[in-house]
Amino acid sequence: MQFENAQAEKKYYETEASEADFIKWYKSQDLPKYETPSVTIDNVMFSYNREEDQMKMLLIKRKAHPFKDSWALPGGFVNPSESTGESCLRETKEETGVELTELNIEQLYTFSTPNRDPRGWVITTSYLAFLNQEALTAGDDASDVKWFNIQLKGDQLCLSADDIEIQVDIKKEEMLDESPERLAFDHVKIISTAFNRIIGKMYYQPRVLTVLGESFTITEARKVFSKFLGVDYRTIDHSNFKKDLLKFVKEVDERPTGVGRPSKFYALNIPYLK
Amino acid sequence: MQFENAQAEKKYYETEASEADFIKWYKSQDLPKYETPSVTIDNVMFSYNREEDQMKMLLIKRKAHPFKDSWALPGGFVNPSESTGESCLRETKEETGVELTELNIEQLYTFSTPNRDPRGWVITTSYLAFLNQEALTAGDDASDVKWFNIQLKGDQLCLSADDIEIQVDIKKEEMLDESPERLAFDHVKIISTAFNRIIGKMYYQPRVLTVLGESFTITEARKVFSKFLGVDYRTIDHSNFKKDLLKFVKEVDERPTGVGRPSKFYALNIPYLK
DNA sequence: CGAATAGTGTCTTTAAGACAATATGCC
DNA sequence: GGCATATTGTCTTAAAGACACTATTCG
Repeated sequence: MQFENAQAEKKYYETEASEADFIKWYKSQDLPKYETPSVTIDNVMFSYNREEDQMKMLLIKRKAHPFKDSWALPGGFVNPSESTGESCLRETKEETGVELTELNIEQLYTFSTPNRDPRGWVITTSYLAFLNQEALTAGDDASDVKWFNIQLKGDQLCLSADDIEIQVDIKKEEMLDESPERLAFDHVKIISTAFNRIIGKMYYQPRVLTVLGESFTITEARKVFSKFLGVDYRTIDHSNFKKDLLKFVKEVDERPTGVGRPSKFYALNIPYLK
Repeated sequence: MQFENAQAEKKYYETEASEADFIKWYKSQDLPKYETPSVTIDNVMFSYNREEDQMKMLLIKRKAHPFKDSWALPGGFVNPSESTGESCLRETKEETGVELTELNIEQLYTFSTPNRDPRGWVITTSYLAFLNQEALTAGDDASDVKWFNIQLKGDQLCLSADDIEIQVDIKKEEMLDESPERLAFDHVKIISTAFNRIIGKMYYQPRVLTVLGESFTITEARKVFSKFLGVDYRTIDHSNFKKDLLKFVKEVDERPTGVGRPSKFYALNIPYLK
């Protein structure tokens, strides 16, 4: 990282000033600034509804230009006092009321193509966020907030809510032309990247399972995995799946009732998510 | 992504203006701006010297405050007309004279902890860059540019050049106290992240092999891998290693002379690096 | 030919996957 | 008991790893 402000700095460092003195001096200067971009975060937020056995992703309908009436990922500006990760946690709280920790989120990728926002220079760092509940505060008046059911068939992702359908090819990173709904900005790319990341990492760092909250059964984990593999969960062999998963979880005692043999409960081993 | 500038925008979108009209109007406004950070890229650049059988990483000695006399990763400001990836390629060219492509680089992580730069708000997106030659233009007068030999023993990374030694624990992401040299900013974290990423991905996306240029032998690939595994390359079984590697490479005809049976040459299959 | 190095083949061990058998709780 | 569901165990198949053998070139 270089941050040479040419003349002024150079003159200064040639004196044998201390670091502290330098900073004090530096901040007192009103140095000519480089042009700087707006920096935002975009959240690819997931939740899982046990009753419906549905994996869901949050999108917001834009009521303002640009991309008026298109669907967009929730997000917002990064504040000078916070890291992008903290920004992601704050936005999630504001948007859904859910308080997450660093274990529930993962930095995805930073998108910075010039003109990705028609209004000007905006760089965004995207995050995966896994909520342990399908919670939602009322959308503000500028937006229409919806949890979309996700369904994968091969490389094709279908997002649906009520009568709305959005279809994406997550390898080509583009929408299928059929769907009348649009995605704003480069959010097709972000969403595609998100799914590819989750699919690629779930067998060695299954952070996606934090959608199941504190504890869960093997079968629930199978169901979550099946959503990203695009298969029925029963095609994932319980016995073999458990062998794999045991590397990442520990048994916790908790045995609720229900039909059939009660299942054991497991919790994720924190160290594997770091 | 939200970019609500409150009143002004709201008033406008309520009219039924087109998107193009909106942008024209928007740019004509001199809207109050949020505070924006400087955005930089930092490069973790690697090269491999066949003669010495040495993997190398580039560091620059800072001659100015802050972190005067510490070693830092090469990098620089992102321009409004370029993505961070393009910025990385440009900086690499400026710093070393080597012209890379997107296949040689990989976005690593975006670091944004407040106060990571004592001068103010600076966010950096870090990149891995694999040069196919140990090239270097003369360092400018503000810097002392050196290729450090890298050596791993377990989690301990040792960077050495001439009589200089820098030791890092790449799991704890901190320097060992012994070494008198310092690393600037949060570059210990960036470097640690870089090694962990390379190690984690080399068996399923061995982009690191682009340090070997257009074509290479199995043994050369073993040598490169061994540097990141912290072992002698002869402990990596040639036969088994080849079985793995064949998934990612194709044979090219080229057979130079030398002692021993001449080895076949291979080139990376581009699709695996995308 | 012998040393050096690369390539190929085989055997063993381990992990992955398919499938069957057993266990538990509710009705 | 019968059904539903979960757990456990076994057998088969495929991948990973260790190791031995063959091939090619140079001096």
